[in-house]
Amino acid sequence: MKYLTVKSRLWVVGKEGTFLGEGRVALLHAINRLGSITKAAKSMNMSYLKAWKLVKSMNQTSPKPLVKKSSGGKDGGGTTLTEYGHKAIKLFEELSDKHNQYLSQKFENQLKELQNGDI
Amino acid sequence: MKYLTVKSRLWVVGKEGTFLGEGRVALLHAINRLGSITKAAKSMNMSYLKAWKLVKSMNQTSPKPLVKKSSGGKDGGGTTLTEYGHKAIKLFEELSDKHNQYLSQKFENQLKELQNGDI
DNA sequence: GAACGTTGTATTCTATTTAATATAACGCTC
DNA sequence: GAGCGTTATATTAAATAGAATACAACGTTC
Repeated sequence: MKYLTVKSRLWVVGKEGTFLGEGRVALLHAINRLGSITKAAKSMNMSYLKAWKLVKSMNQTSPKPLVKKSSGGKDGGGTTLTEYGHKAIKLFEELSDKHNQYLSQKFENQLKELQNGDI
Repeated sequence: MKYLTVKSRLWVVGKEGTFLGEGRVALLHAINRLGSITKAAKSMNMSYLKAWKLVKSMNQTSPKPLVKKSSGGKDGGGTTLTEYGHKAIKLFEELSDKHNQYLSQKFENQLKELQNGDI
């Protein structure tokens, strides 16, 4: 019976702190789907303030803007992903998938020894 | 100029929560070096309570005891690592090293694209 | 120019986490 | 059995993080 597993979190940092991580990418997805930071935050049960700070942080660290924001206008404004934003998401998810594959196949055998007390 | 890097944290979980992580292994090292939870905690600027809870948590999740504790006696007692504790540390650090090597060689090229805005 | 829903920002309140303090129990030494 | 330094545990204080609230600014629509 297997009960020990390896877990890991992966994130990308720039010189001013975290750039992309699992939560940040989830937020970008929600913004893309819903068209505004407000709606995206609600959909994730996150405060607008927190979401807004995350977006600000990402844009400050990013070499190119990830989103395009506007206030005022037709429906009050909104936020959409730039082309670069879409590609950053895609790349992060590729990294993340590869990483998970690596973890599961790499460490399973060694953990077995540990959990059975064989060593 | 390179400024985007990947970071990651790795930890081992059992069915009752975290078993081993970077901080826990550092604590085990300090206990091994200094012979007591009290001294180990001080050396890491950690409260005794926190260190004690970490040790308790590790022992609960571990298939075999990682440490041997005694109170009273010659020097008041102390805590030392079991043979299994030593080996668990070693295994975790092997996992961790391999993992770091993997990260640095695997993701460098892809991050270059991202940070230069090439995509 | 009034209404709308958004972004942007400050402030206050609450909850959670972490640290500090105190005290009992242990068992060897003297 | 008094003294020692440790483990073990409860209680309280402080610090940090997070949520809630409020409101100005924006620019299209009508």
